[in-house]
Amino acid sequence: MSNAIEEKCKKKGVRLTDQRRVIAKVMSESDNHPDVDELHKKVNRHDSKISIATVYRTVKLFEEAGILAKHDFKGTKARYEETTREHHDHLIDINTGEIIEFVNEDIERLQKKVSEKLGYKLVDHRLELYGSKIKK
Amino acid sequence: MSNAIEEKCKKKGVRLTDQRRVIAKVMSESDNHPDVDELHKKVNRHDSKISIATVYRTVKLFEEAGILAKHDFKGTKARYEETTREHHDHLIDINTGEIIEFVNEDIERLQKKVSEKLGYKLVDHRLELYGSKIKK
DNA sequence: ATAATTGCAAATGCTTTGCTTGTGA
DNA sequence: TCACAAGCAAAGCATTTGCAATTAT
Repeated sequence: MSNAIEEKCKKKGVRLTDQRRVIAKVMSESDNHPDVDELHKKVNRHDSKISIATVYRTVKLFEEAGILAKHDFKGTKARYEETTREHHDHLIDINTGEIIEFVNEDIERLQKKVSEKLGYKLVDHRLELYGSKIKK
Repeated sequence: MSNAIEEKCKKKGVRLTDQRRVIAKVMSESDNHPDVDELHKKVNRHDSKISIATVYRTVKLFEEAGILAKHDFKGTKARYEETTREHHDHLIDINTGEIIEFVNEDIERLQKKVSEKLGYKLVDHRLELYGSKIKK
């Protein structure tokens, strides 16, 4: 249903095409973090003519427009997610590959502090936790 | 001079060859975090016959033996460093590419706490800070 | 109208691998 | 001796790109 990404494209002046609309729709509706191949497969259910090259190009375009975020988690190919309101980091289940988002202000603050102590202005960061589910 | 890695190989029962000795030596003496190509070039100054395939194989072997650590920082190829005594994370200078190591126990502790709160046992993690030098 | 976008296939860049010859313990 | 390692070139994978045809505005 929702196609929040298409709206963002309009807002940012990103030219829309049929293919981009489909890709936007699929990404808007996906809750997990698909890789390009998974995305391409889903997109092809709507329009089997859309090539993987277009998916690559679009995903990169959206990323440069700040609409999608790319993640290179350990041992997997690049994954994409819609850029959300608030910044968050990820915990990856090493057994299932499931990705859990979390926010921790204390860690954010400490990262900034560490950077400054080293004489740097923090511009970007990457924090990934890899864990296995605790069975109760 | 030093060849700490060769010692580690002996300790861990990793078979030594001329090529591996050279690679071990170069890595032992390098303070920065070389990528495979840089490493191969340095290695070739000692022995120009050593192929890049061997460098790839050796670096992977050492990594599996816990002697080297591999890092995939954003936007660069894989880099290697000798596994050191204590765990540390990295701050990458986005202008020069320089890599600064740091340790922060508070962050470590918080990561564990976050994982547990989410129902996971923390197995591994990745923390990278990207910053630009503050000019004074 | 026309600058941008697509699909296709070929090219890329990094890394791995099959195979034959060479070698460490 | 002989299982393992090295060198070479070919293959693999994810991603990018040149080009001719198509499309959005």
